[in-house]
Amino acid sequence: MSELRRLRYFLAVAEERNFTRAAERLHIAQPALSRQVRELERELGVELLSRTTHKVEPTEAGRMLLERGPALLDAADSLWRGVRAFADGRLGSISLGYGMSAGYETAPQLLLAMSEEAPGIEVLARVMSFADIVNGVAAGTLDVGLVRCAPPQQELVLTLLRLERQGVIVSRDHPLAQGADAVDPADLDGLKLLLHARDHNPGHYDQLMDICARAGAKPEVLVRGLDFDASYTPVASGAAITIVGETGRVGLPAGLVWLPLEPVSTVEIHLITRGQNRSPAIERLLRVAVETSRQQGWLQPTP
Amino acid sequence: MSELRRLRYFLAVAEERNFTRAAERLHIAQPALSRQVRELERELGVELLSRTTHKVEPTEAGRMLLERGPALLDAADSLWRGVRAFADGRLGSISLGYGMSAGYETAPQLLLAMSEEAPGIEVLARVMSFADIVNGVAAGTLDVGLVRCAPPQQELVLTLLRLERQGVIVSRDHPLAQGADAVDPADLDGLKLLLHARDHNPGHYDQLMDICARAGAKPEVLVRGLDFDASYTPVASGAAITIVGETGRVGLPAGLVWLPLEPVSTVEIHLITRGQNRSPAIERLLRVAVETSRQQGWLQPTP
DNA sequence: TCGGTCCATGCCGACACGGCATGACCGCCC
DNA sequence: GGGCGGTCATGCCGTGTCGGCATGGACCGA
Repeated sequence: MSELRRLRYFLAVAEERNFTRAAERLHIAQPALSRQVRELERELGVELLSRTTHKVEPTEAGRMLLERGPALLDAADSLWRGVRAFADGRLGSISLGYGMSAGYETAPQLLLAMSEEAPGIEVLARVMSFADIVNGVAAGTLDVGLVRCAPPQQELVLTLLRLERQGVIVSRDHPLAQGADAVDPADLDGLKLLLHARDHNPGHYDQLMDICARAGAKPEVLVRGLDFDASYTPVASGAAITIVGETGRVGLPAGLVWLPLEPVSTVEIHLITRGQNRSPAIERLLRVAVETSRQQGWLQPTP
Repeated sequence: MSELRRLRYFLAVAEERNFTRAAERLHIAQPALSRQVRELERELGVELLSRTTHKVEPTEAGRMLLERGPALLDAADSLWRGVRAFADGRLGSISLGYGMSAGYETAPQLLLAMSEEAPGIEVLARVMSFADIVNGVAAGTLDVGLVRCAPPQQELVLTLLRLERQGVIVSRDHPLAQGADAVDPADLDGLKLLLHARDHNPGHYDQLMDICARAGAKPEVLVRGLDFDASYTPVASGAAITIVGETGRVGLPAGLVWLPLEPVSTVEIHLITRGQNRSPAIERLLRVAVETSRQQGWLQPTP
């Protein structure tokens, strides 16, 4: 029944043309080998080796097996190795969802690190809404999510990736921008603050409001749409300000400046995954992500 | 250790997505199947199936095995079938040596029959000298020989294929050809008889001489070279005669006639093979040859 | 002719495999 | 909501296969 082992045995004998040497090579005793080859012949109903006491030669059928057998063993080997590659996360496929804003700088760096550290893992990254990410991961249709202020949901595992220092974006002409390198949250009191609707990501909304509240500030919230750049206009005109992470400072339109909040306020960016059914590839991504975070100093928000 | 069986088991479960049904399909009990799949996972160090009590789904590694596994099983199957094909003589390769004269009609008909009856068997047929055929078969460098008057050698197995009626070739002007449909061997007394050197095939030489001797005739032997047609000239000129089988009557040069010996004299044409190490393909050829001989009436020399 | 080499056989212990009975868990239906 | 059916896992046991050791038997070369 154990065809492959017997094939291996036969090949050893056919190559060595000698049972005794082949047995040594296989680390079994010669009688055992002798019997296994006989058994293979019996199963196939074929004489594979023509043996005399001093000469062992493959028959025609034996020669065929000798030619084609190694390919079969190799194919089997390759299959086992392939499976093992999936097992230890060298091979695989992962779907990753990231928010338009949360992932804008973080996701590309993570993907880059993955392509270097685990080139066998295909990461299918898509921009998705916060709700779709959270629901997708929970439902199993998405493997990993990259979000700000992940919800403390039962079955979700959070991996802290980045502490993102928050700051305000204001028009260069705005009073807050006059001669200051930073902004005290307390100074936001009464200002018009442009934020995403709370429904979009309640945790994020609440945390930003909390930063203000702790400083005793009560800004007036204006809801903006999901599209980021197009909604800058109230900010550009000086009528409002907005709070974004430090990754939002690059590529600002002329006339706008990003000023860090002082004292330092941060927002957490997490990778979220399911607790169950995590493939080795996902584990691998988490390890790579944590390492990338460490190397980039993403947990030390003050530059 | 029995990797292929376990692979088969796993594939059944992965396809059915259900251990119980897969077990039925495999004709084993469900617990046995359950354990074998577990064991496969343990050996590979991989979780292949994610099971809950009511759902069985392949993991990523399992899906890979599910995709590539069947090909491996097919490859193994094809290999076993190929070997078996050699075993029962549906596939194979045979080297056959035949004498220039002995095989001139017989060998092509035998090859034709083989290509119809056993198309998977490649017959490598070559014209060889009598000595090379006999020695080659005995030494194992040749599988089958087709010869006249095979030597009664120890390890050679003779398969009588044909009783070839003998006759004389004479010039149309020769006295023997005047008004006779046949020739009595007694009439050969004193004539010049053109034959191959005795060394070439002693059995054949002796048998022809014996035919004459039994009739009380003592012809004068002229030795001719191996090349047949070119040596016809002494016969064509009427200076000599020669004795050949009936297969030599076709394609005679104009001016020559073949007259059968009367009473009937025959020479045996045999297939010669080794007694040992006969591959199934060789056995097959022998069977086909015997059948062809029967169909062609090769053992009834008088038409 | 004798010793060395090599393959085959007999016998035995270990273990892998499969069967049966049963347990644990979950979804479904009354 | 509780019982029931379906599903997979586990425990236990008999059997067959595999490998090891000792030995037999055949052949080759000195």
